[in-house]
Amino acid sequence: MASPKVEQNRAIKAEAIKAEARLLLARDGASSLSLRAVARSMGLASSALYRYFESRDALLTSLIVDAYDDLGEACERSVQASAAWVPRARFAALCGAIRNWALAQPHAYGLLFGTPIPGYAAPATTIDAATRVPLAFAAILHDAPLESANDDAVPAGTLVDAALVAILPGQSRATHARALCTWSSVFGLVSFELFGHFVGSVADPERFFDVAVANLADLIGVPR
Amino acid sequence: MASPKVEQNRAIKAEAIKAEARLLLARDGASSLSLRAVARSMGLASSALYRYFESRDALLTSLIVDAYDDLGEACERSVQASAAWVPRARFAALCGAIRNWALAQPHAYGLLFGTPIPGYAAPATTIDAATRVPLAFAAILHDAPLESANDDAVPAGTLVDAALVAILPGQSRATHARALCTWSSVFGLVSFELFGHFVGSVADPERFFDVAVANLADLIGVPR
DNA sequence: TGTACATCAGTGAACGCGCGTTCACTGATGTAC
DNA sequence: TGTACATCAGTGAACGCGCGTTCACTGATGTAC
Repeated sequence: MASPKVEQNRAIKAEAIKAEARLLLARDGASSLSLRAVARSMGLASSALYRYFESRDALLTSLIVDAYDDLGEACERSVQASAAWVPRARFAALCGAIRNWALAQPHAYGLLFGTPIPGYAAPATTIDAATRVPLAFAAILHDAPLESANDDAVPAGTLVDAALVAILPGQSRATHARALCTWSSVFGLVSFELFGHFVGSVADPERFFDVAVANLADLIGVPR
Repeated sequence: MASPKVEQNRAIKAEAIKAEARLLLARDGASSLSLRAVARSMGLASSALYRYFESRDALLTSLIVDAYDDLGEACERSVQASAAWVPRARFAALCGAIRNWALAQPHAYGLLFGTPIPGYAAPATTIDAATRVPLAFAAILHDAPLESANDDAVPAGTLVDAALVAILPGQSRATHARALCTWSSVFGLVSFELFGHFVGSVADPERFFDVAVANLADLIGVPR
């Protein structure tokens, strides 16, 4: 029966721990993030953290949720800031927001979109936070008069229609498929840049990204 | 002054070690791959491996090179097997070959295209092996009459033109940019499927992949 | 074909490290009267 | 406002583990005569 004040202190302290963990994550990456390292860098005994997090996995999960939320917020800010723009510019801005977020915290990006951590299974808790990015995309596409796509090319049963209708209502199955393809392509671009696969072929990553995003806008049929 | 016979034995043993390491990689993933684990599973003392690999990183590097080569070979086989097909079908086959390879050995895929291993820098040795995949793409696109793209959209200095001309000669800057975008998009699709980001929205990953690949063929302008 | 010897392959103990987690504990903090 | 006490936050030692790497060593193997 924890009292309100105690609960509040706990929450504040847990936040401080997460903040420290985020710092270490940003500096050293996810795989070398340990409870002991966090405790050490806060001047605490490692056992003290167990008062706030059940295990290392619990801390990791909360970092993942935070990262998804942070990225989601960045996306939502971009969507709101571009409310008056033409769809193509909004799309480019959103993609740029994702790229900027990734460049600013590459290790957090890797935590979300890189190799899954072995032995760690993301619990359902993360889903809500993870959905904010696709929802931001949907918000832009929702009002844009997308070029029509041929539904025949997408057999029934390919997609989870209910989920996609909820996110991107009023669009055909083919458009849903294109949206998914485009969505993953944006992360393909960012991952390749961040993980070094464009070294030797792209000279100016930012400009290239802009060009590539324009290509992807064509792909999903955002009007010029 | 190692004698030929000794050298040969060394090479055979080194191969056996790599084979065992590949097995462990496939089973447990890259981050839990240790020299000790490999030695243990071969019934050797861990110190014995140092006769064949200078360090853990050296073993890892050779696994990476092998994985790139393996994927590269799979791609080249696809390119050769589809020699008589129309470009669109060849493109789809190549993408499918990449996806199949990734599904068959997800941990190796993660090693190549997932989060870079912290503290590990891939040496230049890996570059040749890594180039085989883009070269396979180029082999298909080389003969295909790609729809022309507008060069004005790609400012000079965006790409490393020399490298791209070497891989995909006779094509415009805009096509080079499109090719890079498409290339990374294919891996974006595969990564999203493998790393679980399509869970909840894609019901039949294989069929979806085919649809998405058709979209990407449009993107780079492979004629229908 | 047989023997002597240099080189090789592999051993096993050891070093020092960091990790997650548990546990009995000591002060400090907040609460109830 | 003061005191008694329950709950709390944090300690530090310990357990058992796995890791990369080194080193002096012992048999086995291949070679040269």
